[in-house]
Amino acid sequence: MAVIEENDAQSALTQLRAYLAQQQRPVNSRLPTERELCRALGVTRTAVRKALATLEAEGQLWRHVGKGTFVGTRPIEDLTDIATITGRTNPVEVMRTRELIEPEIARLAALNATGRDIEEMRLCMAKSRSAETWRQYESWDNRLHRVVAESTQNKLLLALFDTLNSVRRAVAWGRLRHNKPRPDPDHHSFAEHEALVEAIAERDMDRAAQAMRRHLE
Amino acid sequence: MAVIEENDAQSALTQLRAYLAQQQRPVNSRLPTERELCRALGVTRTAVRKALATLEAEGQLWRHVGKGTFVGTRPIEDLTDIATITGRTNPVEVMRTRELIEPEIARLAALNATGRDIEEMRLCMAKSRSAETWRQYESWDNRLHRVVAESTQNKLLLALFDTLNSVRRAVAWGRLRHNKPRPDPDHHSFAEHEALVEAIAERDMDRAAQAMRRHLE
DNA sequence: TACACAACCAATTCGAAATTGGTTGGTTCT
DNA sequence: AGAACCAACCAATTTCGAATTGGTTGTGTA
Repeated sequence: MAVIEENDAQSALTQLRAYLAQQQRPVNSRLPTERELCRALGVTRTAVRKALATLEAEGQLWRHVGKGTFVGTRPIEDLTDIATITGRTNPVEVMRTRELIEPEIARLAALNATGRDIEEMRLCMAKSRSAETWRQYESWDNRLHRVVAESTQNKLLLALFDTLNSVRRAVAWGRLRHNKPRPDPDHHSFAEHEALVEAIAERDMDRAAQAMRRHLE
Repeated sequence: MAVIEENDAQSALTQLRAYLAQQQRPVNSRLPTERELCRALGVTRTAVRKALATLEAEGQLWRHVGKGTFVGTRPIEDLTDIATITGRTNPVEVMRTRELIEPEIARLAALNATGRDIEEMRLCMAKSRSAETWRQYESWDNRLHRVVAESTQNKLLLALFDTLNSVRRAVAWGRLRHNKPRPDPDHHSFAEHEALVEAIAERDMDRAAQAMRRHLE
C-alpha cells in the first residue's frame, strides 16, 4: 500500500529537521548523543543513525567517534602547530611566504610605528653592525624584524609573524655556512636595514614595503 | 675555622656538576626528581634545591612545577596557539590582518591556481548562491576562501591562513545577526566572488588582489 | 528482504590519584 | 640567635583507568 505512512527513519528525520531549524541552534553546538535521541524520539538507534546520515550528507551537521554530533560543517583538520607545519613545508615556501607577508608588515609598520619603536630599530641596527660573530648578527637581525612586526601594533599579525619565524628557524636548521667569521662592515644588509628603517621613520608605506622586499632577496 | 670542609649544599652542587658534564646529557632531557636526588646524593632536599638553584641561575638547566628539571635553557613561551592569540587580539585586528594577507593570497592564487582549483571555486560560488540559510551560505563562503588559499600551492601560507581563520571564528563568536532568513539573490558578495574567481582564472594577479580587497569590506 | 536489537570496537573525554617543583612552619643542633 | 633539617602542605602537571560516543557486526524475526 502506497500510503503516506512514514517509517521510523523518516519520522526521526522530520523531527530532527524541526529540531535543527527550530531555534537557530548555534553552530558547533553539540546535540544529544544517538542513544539519547533514541529515547527522546522513541525510535530505534538504526533509524536515528539513518536520519543523522542524511543530515550529515546535506552538510547540516558532522559527527566524530568519541566526540559527538555537531551542528554545522566539519572543521578543517587543524595543522596550525609549528611541528606539523614544519613537516609539510620546505625552504622555498618559507621564502615565498616571507616575501609575501613581511613587506605588508613593513607597510603597516610605517603607518603605526611609535617613536620608541623606531629608536629600538636603530639600536638593533647599531648592534648588528658591531656584531663580532654571525650568530650575534643574526640575533640582532631577527630582533629588528620582530620590532618591525611589533610596531604594527597588531598582536594577531605579530603572532602570525612569530609562527612564520618559528617555522623558518625549524626548516632552515643548520644550513648556515659562512666563509667569513663575521659580517663585512659594508655587508649589503646594513644599507638595506637603513633604507627600511628610514622609510618607516618617514611614514613612507610604499618605500618601506619596497625596502623589505629588497632585503629579503 | 676556615677549613675547606664543604657543606652539604656545595657537595651536592659539585656532584651535580659532574653528573651534567659527565657524558653530554642531551639537552631537554629530564633528570631525576629532587626527592630522588636526595637519596642518590645522600643529602637533604634543601641542599639539593640550593644546588639546583645555582645551576638554574647559570642557565645549565630549568625547572617547572609538575613537570620536572631539564637540561638546557628554558624553552621560549609559545604564544602561537589559537587560544592564546584569541585572548590577545580583537575583531578590529582580525579585520585589518585579513585585509593585509588575503589580497596577497589571492594574488598568488592567480599565479598558481590549477584548473581543478578554479572548478572548485566555481562550485563553491554556485552552492553559496543556492544556499537556503545564512549558515549554509557562510559555510560555502568559508570553503571558497580556503580553496583560494589552497590554490596558492603553498602549504605554509595555507597554514597561516587556517590560523587566521580559526582566530577569526573564535573572536567573532555569535555576533552574527541577520534580519533576513537567507541571502538575497543579488547579495553584493555574489558579484564580488564572481570578480575574484574570474580574475584568478584569467591569471590577473593585480585584479585578483583588488577583488579580494573589495570583498573584505 | 528489511529492520530491530544487542554486543562489541576504537577514538575521545573525564576525573581521581599520583607526581613534581615550590613554600611554610616547627624542631634541632651548633 | 641562627642555620640547617624535616615534615607537611600547595598548586601545576602528568598518568591512567573508567566512562562516553559514533561506528560496526552478528543474530533474530516479522
